[in-house]
Amino acid sequence: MSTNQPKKPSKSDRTRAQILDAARQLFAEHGYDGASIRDIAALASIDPAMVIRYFRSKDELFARAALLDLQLPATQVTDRASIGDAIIRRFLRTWENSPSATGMVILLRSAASNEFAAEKVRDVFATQVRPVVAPFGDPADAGRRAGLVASQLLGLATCRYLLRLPPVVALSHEEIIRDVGPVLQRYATGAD
Amino acid sequence: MSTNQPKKPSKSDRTRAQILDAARQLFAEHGYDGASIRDIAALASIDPAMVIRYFRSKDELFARAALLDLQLPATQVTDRASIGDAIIRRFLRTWENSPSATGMVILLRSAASNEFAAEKVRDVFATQVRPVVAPFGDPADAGRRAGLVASQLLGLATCRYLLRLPPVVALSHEEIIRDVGPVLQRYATGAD
DNA sequence: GTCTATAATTCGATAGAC
DNA sequence: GTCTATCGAATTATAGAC
Repeated sequence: MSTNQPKKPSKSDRTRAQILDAARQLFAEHGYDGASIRDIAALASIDPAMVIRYFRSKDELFARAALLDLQLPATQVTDRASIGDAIIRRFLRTWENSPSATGMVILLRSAASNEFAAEKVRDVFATQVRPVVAPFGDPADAGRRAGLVASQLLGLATCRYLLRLPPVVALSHEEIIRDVGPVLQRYATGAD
Repeated sequence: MSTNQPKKPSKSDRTRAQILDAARQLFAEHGYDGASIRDIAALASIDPAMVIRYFRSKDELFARAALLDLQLPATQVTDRASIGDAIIRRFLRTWENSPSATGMVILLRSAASNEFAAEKVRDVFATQVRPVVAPFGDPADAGRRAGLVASQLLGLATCRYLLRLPPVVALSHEEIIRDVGPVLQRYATGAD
């Protein structure tokens, strides 16, 4: 019991978790530029200097905050007839359950004016939606089909979680599944 | 011919137009926070102090830059069978022809982390898409139908003009009209 | 009208006492 | 580990010379 236990119970590095929580909240609300280290420190009730001490820079803190818990499990590929339904259900589960939801909001909000975040969004959709959509239509068409799926998913996310357009916020899960599912089905399979 | 002609030919207030052009370009590229008055002045090849002299503040400059030429004429309402097609064609005309296109990109990019811009986007879609969509389905459903249309349109704009997702950028006008038009038709009319 | 100079903030990051 | 104090750079905006 001298120095390291395999399972650190909780040292004063609970501070680290507090900083990360505060950062995730403020990055999600105001984006990368809008959230200052001072604001984050104030929300975490610690000194601004500690933020730099625990994380080397604001960039590193942002990367940790945005990428934490963002490793989304792949959509369960069932059969061709229900791929649209499966995608939209997975979307709702990802975006409406923390902590993945917070990470996605952070990324999408910051992507508008931060190239690092924008590149990460492109990467997420290249690794998450394209492989899911690819097997269900003409392989030569995979890019177009995945792009259309992404446009609808990102549009829904933008309206519902970023801009908070009232009629889109008001949609129930059932309505979204019923209305958007068939569209994704059409886009994913390339049916005309 | 002493002071004012009804039609000012062009005084040194061509400077004003230069500032506005530079502001629109940089706001569109980097958003409100990312574009500084110094950068705008440098691009316009004038002194930063002149920017404040011509426009009272950065906020006022942004408002001018973002709202200029944003008064979109209403979509021509033809008949119920072609409303989806009409909306997507109007969308492409608006977003791919300056100067309206620049104004929309400025607004959408800044809306992610600027509440003024976000409110303006909500306002644009409340006055532009809702009235167009409303007459073509159950009036009690107008909010939901307009919200779904907005989600697809904003998603397409986000992927194509902001994030520049390669497969979405690659889509031709014909492909967009063919693929997205029927989806908007379905959303706008509420057909299941 | 255009510019220099600068005020007044705010930012990220560092140094060093305790 | 935590803090005070501060640096250096960037920002918006103003005052005043020419």
